[in-house]
Amino acid sequence: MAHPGAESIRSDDAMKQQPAFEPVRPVRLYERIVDQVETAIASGELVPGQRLPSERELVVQFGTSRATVREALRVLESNGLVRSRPGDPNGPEILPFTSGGLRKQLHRLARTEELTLAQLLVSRMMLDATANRLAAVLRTDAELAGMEAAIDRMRDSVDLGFEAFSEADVAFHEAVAVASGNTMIQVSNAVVRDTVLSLVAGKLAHARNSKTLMRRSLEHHEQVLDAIRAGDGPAAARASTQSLYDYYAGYVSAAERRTLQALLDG
Amino acid sequence: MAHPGAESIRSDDAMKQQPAFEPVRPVRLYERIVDQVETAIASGELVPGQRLPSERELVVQFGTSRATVREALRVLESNGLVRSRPGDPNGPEILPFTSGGLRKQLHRLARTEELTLAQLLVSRMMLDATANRLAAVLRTDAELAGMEAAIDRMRDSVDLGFEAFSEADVAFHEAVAVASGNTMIQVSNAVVRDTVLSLVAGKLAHARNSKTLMRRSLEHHEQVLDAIRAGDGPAAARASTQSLYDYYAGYVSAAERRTLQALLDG
DNA sequence: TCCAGCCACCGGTCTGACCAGTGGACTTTT
DNA sequence: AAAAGTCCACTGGTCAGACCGGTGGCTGGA
Repeated sequence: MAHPGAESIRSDDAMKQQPAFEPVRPVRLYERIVDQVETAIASGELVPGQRLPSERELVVQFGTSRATVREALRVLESNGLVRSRPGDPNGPEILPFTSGGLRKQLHRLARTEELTLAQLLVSRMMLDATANRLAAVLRTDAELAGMEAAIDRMRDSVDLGFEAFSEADVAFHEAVAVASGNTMIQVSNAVVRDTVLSLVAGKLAHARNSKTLMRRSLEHHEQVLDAIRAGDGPAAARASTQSLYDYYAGYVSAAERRTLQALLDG
Repeated sequence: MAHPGAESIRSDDAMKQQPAFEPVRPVRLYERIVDQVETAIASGELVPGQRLPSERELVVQFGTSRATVREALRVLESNGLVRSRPGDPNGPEILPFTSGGLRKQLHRLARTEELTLAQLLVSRMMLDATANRLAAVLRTDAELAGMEAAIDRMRDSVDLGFEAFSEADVAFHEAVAVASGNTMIQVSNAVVRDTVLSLVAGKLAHARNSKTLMRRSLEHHEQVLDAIRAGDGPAAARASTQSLYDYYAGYVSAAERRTLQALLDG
């Protein structure tokens, strides 16, 4: 069984009485620096746009060597908290929060775990359905116009080839995700979509009947858009789920297809 | 509008013809090392449990100084990909995937209001609904028994206090997530659940009517289990969504509550 | 065969150095 | 006085070499 992320803490054998000791990990110096800076940022003591002292100044403040300070900065940088630029006399910059880190980790999850295409499709259907459901209720007029524009581009792209069509398709789904107002859904959906596309890359483009596929997909998307325009969340969700199923179901086994079908009905 | 993670690539002003230049960021040496190792891990060339050469050996292979190699290792380490232990003659170890990084990023976003409780609840309702829907169809008898055991523990815990109840509650949801057969949903759900709990920590436990809450939650969970046992996915999804709504809706604003309600109907 | 001790090697940290680039201060020009 | 150009202190990126405490495979003795 592979259940990552499900760490069990208590050992279930005989624990006498008092102990409950925790394993102690050696704490490296650079980790303490990272902790201090992270805490300062989390508490608002350091605010995006603000600058950290220069590395050499930090060396003095933390009382370590520059190598140690730099290791800490590299970690903070890779976590998207700060950015260093060579030559900048103002020192490293505190960055505003972005979902970039989330995206990176999700991407790793999607790549590292043995995620089958079917599993990814389930995720995609789930995310898209929810995004549509929310977008139908929450979308602004501007966002609706953006979706309409994307669909227009899809319509124009049917004769331009799969590449352009797919791009407009992605733009539509992205617009819906944004309109859902949910960062988690938006980021997850983007990651999963990317991964799915990379898995079926080529297959769709070289399908014999690709123009037919595109036309049918376009119809489905128009249904979705209509439902969103009408504010009918459940209908939008239903249509989008059906659309994804029709588009991709051919690429999974019969058994997996049955799993996908479980998500279809209302 | 705050939609981080939605980077626009094309500038929409007059681009003459050919260019389409991309901004070039200076690539530090340590980043290239990180890339190489990440790629090797992603491609399966490096497998969890396997060891990296020692730092001094990497210095030779990459043709850089030890400081540079170490910065790369610190980044990889902070991303949960490898672990170095001083004195270990086998070198840094390639780690199996964990959800720790995901959890960290989610917590960070939640702390900075980039991800509100309402948004997390939407995600949770979505994930749980889908997990239940799938579990109703895919669950094995053993998995069903596990769910029943968890519910029994919940029932026994009503009088034992919130802590124990919550633990059994988590166990039930985890069992459902496992039964869904979808790693993505399982991990995401665990992480989101964890974050939600940390946000409402204490509030639930100290609620005046906590025993009433627990009893109602128990009823909801029994409904969910019944639906799963009956193989009725949609009903299980509906019941679980309603359960989460009832449990948490009191902690979000009226406007946000309306968003959550959009997920309730069939 | 098994155990204790050794020692080569590991990672963590430090010191000190060099380089190309940045951007504010300063000077010159308009 | 404002704008343009120049300069240079200081920055981050990288390197070389060193020391330390600790680890674990190897080896020799019981």
